[in-house]
Amino acid sequence: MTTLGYALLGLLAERPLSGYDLAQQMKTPVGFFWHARHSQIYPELARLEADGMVTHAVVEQYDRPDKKLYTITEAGLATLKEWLVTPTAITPIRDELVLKAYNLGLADPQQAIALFRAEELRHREQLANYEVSMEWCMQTYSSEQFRFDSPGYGNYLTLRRGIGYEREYVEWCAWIVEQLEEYSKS
Amino acid sequence: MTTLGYALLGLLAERPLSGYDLAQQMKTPVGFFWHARHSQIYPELARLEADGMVTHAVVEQYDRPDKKLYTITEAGLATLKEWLVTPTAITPIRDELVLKAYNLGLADPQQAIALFRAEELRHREQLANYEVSMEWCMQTYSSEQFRFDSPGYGNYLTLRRGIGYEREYVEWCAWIVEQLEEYSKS
DNA sequence: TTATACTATGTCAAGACTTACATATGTAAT
DNA sequence: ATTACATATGTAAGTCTTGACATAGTATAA
Repeated sequence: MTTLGYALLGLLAERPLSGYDLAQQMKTPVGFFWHARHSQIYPELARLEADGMVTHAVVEQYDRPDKKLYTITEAGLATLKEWLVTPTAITPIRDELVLKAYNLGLADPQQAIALFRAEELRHREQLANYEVSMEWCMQTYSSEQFRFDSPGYGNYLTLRRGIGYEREYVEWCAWIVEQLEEYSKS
Repeated sequence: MTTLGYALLGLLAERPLSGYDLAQQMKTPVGFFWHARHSQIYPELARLEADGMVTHAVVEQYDRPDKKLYTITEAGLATLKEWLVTPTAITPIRDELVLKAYNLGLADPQQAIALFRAEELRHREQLANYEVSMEWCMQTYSSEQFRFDSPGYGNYLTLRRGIGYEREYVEWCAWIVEQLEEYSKS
């Protein structure tokens, strides 16, 4: 089982989805922490089915092309639950911008400022997106009791992480821009 | 040019290093944001040399095996500087733990608590490491003026990012544990 | 009717990355 | 002596991932 396999099982644990649906999910908060293209998803679904983790049924549609709806099996759910509480191997971070920051002394200050201002803006926008989603998430569940076993709670936990991550990222970019401005003045 | 290529050029821009040295650097703050094994580094150095980005000289050593010292060329430095201020393609994040959080409602609360407590501890330790490095970094440069063109400033910028990242990560884990505890009490 | 876009499913080649294999020198401890 | 460890440099097999190629049904608007 690959991590992508678990990611797909996790999404299918909520409700049956097609490969196309799963690819769309990659644009939502979940996907922001584990992205995959459809070219990786379709083969992975085939593998999951071969391993008995999911089954599929062809659904005929009249307003659009037919699709294969994938459903998680008992075995798939058991495998997912087991993985869920297994100690995670450290996932190494890869961030090209930090790499650029490392050698920023070699760059032209004005260009460096432009770069980090642009990055700050990008992450500010992503942060705003998350905050809107979070708002929407809270309103949906404001009346009922909203707990770990509620559907959509996973999104809430994920969003909280995304917001924290982006908030910190924005601050870091702004901090670098500040220093670059001071440096280029002197 | 791959990102790893730029990462190696970035390290070589400070001083000549061997492939082994570069692999060791991957354990320092820089490496935390772009890791690579020696099996990837050696071929990449060969590629960089073929592209005229670096040259190497064999250095004989009597207390240990001989080594190849790689030095960045003018062309390499120019390429690095150009890359430095080029808009970065978003680097997608991959974090298995966030994926697990997404489906945490399916897990046994006690096991989930244990998992996130362990993760919190791990990131708390990483945070402490960074803070020690930062302390060391600040002391080294406390007397002189410490600016973008100072050697070691890149480490400072990188460390600041690492500290922010880990601090936020620890908070997120603690927040999840808190909620899990409340949930399992009820 | 033509173009554009969205839905839907796949394959393939190339590159990135990991794990394991492979070799060799020198130091320090048992 | 032998073992273990750090230094030092590589290769090879296999997996993960991306980007491009490929096909096809339906809807909407110009």
